[in-house]
Amino acid sequence: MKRLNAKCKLWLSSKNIEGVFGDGKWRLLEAIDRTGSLREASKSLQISYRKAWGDLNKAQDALNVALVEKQRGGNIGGKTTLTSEGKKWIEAYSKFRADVEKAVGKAYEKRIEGLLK
Amino acid sequence: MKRLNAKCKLWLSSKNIEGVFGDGKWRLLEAIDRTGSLREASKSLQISYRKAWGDLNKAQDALNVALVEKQRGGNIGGKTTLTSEGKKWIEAYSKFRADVEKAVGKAYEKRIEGLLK
DNA sequence: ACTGGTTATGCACAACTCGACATATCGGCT
DNA sequence: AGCCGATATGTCGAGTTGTGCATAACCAGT
Repeated sequence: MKRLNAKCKLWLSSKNIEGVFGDGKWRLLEAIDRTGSLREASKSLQISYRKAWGDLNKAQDALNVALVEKQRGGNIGGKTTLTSEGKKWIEAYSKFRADVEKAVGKAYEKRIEGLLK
Repeated sequence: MKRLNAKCKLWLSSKNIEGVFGDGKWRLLEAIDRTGSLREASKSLQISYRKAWGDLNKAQDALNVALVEKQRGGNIGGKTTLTSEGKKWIEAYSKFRADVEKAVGKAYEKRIEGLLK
């Protein structure tokens, strides 16, 4: 029997909308924080700007929170920066995710590993 | 801010193959145990026989374990029953899943709920 | 004004998944 | 030998999701 590993895709949903927030959007926020730009963030994550833009809006609409402040035009073209709410979400989700990852690892050791002789 | 809930898609992967075992295949095994037939199992889960059959084979191939014993022909056409290994997997995965679900709930309360004023 | 880089947004296209359909095969019973 | 219902498997089409391309709007600086 081969060696396995447990994976877990985590996300939050509201009553009406699936995938309000999850790993992808979390990484996106982090990348925005790091780069100061939605375009640069999408590049660094190797996803299309189109998707990054859509994801960000979806999260904001669904959560009804301003996670970022976007600015068009100007000498540098524009920028996107996190709001304090956005930073809180990164922080909270990061811990949430870490808690779950840890639990998954433990549960795997406890429940599954025994089956793999 | 709206009420959210945390979701978690769990699965096991081997080095080469994604999705070796997960909720879908777990439910499939349970349904097979309950019905004694792959066809009936697929019906009760409202998935196509085609998919059920493919999933089952994929799991067995990837785990390199006989989870079920299939029998073609005969007066009742055929049947599919779990092996003792199959039963062990149901049991183990069920507990694994429950552990993780519980942890997700706790982590959600601890890390996320505070953000939702 | 003009420029350059970014945000904003629609649309057509490719990849992937899954379901529906079509057949073929199998093997106790009658 | 023929039947019947389940397993076995390929194939085509629909729905979903993300990418790529095109284009517009924006605006501090030169």
